[in-house]
Amino acid sequence: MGGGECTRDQDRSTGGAPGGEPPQRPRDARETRARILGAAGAVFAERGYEAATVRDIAARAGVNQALIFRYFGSKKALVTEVMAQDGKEQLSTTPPERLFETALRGVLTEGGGAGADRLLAVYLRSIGSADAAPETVRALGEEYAAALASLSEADDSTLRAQLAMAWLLGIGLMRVVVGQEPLASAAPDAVCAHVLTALNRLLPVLPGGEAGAGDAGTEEARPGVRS
Amino acid sequence: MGGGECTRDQDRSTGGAPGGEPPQRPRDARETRARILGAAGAVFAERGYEAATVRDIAARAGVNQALIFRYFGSKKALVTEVMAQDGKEQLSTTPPERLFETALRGVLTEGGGAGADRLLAVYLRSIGSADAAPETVRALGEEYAAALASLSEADDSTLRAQLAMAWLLGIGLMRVVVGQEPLASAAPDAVCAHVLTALNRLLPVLPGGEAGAGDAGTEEARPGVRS
DNA sequence: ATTATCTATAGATCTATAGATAATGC
DNA sequence: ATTATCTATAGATCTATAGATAATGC
Repeated sequence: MGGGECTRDQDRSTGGAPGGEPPQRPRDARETRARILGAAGAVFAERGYEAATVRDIAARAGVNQALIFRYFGSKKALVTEVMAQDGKEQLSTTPPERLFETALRGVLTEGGGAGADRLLAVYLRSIGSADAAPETVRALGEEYAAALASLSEADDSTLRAQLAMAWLLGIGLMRVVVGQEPLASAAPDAVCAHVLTALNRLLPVLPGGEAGAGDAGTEEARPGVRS
Repeated sequence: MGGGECTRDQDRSTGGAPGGEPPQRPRDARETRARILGAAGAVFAERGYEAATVRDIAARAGVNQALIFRYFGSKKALVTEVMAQDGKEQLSTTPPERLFETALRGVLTEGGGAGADRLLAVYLRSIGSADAAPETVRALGEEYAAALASLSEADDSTLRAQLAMAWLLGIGLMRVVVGQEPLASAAPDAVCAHVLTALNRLLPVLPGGEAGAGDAGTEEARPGVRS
């Protein structure tokens, strides 16, 4: 039957100088909840929904595994909250006309691990998992597409917007998840320039649209906006 | 103390007319192996690497679950063989200049479930799984990109080719895995036209490149080659 | 006799829960 | 007294293997 073998749930700082940081934090439900949410975002982004275990998340948050269920109910509810939070943050803080390039640069710079790019990593690594809140994922994607589509007047503007977002996802897939070279370590500006130039025909309203006004230069694309 | 509870591994045709097809096939190692491989491709494509269980695969193949390990050694080896087989098939039967559009149309038409589009479904649904033969996945992707890049003379032709493939993957993701509307049920010709037109600036050698030779019409893109 | 197939189960997870313990607030 | 946290484990998988059984080929 089930073997109880909990060696350690939190490391309690047995590392460098003894007595460095207090391993016993004051009890605070709100902070614990926040710690779990933060750790969950990181672990889900690194490993994807299925491979990330609640024990991993608890260990990174420095809390007991049972607290995850106390505060969130289930693993699925946890990932749903992570994605919804990160998504709403980006959607509310970024104006539609900058949404695409901001998201693209988020994928390209990576590393930082802020809220927004983390969302995409979670999304990408969890997309194959049937349990990973597919409705949340779809709803979020539709909100992004709707924001982008609001910029265009073409009658198939939503389709165009979704195609642009599909490219974003695909680039993230190749770069972050698969790590395919040379794309994985290509200069963000170079990738951004290629993509915005090509998309100029699909969504002329995006920045970078004024690139080749007179001559449709395939080679000369300006290196995008430096963030 | 695992519970042995094998109810039924193969259905043995208890369905319509009694004695329809012989439930007891003649023993044939090669055919059994082939049946497993076919069933594995289908189940991996439907559910992805992690969610697909060897029992599912055995049930669909109509064989005992233990035979999978006898013939392939491990689940990982099985998915590796599925992907490698499907990939080599497409790479060897499709000339480089038709590779992109063929793959794109494969994603867009779906349903058929032939060898090539199945590969992409397996790829997409399994990409988040660390165990799902990441080396095979990467190697296969690099072969595709190399084939595409051989068409271009730009010094960053491989990067351009990978960006094009990234779009392909992203469209597959949105359409096949996420099922986002309106992209999921958009007409293949319309999607194909948008994509090939936009990519005209990135990889001018692709078909559809001659679209807007004089005027760069954003709206009028010819509906691609009908397969 | 050889080899394909099946039975039974080991062994290793993982999510989730019930109930005990210990820190807080009054 | 209340509430945050921890212990222990139920219950449900899943991959993989060892060894038994039954169909083939000589």
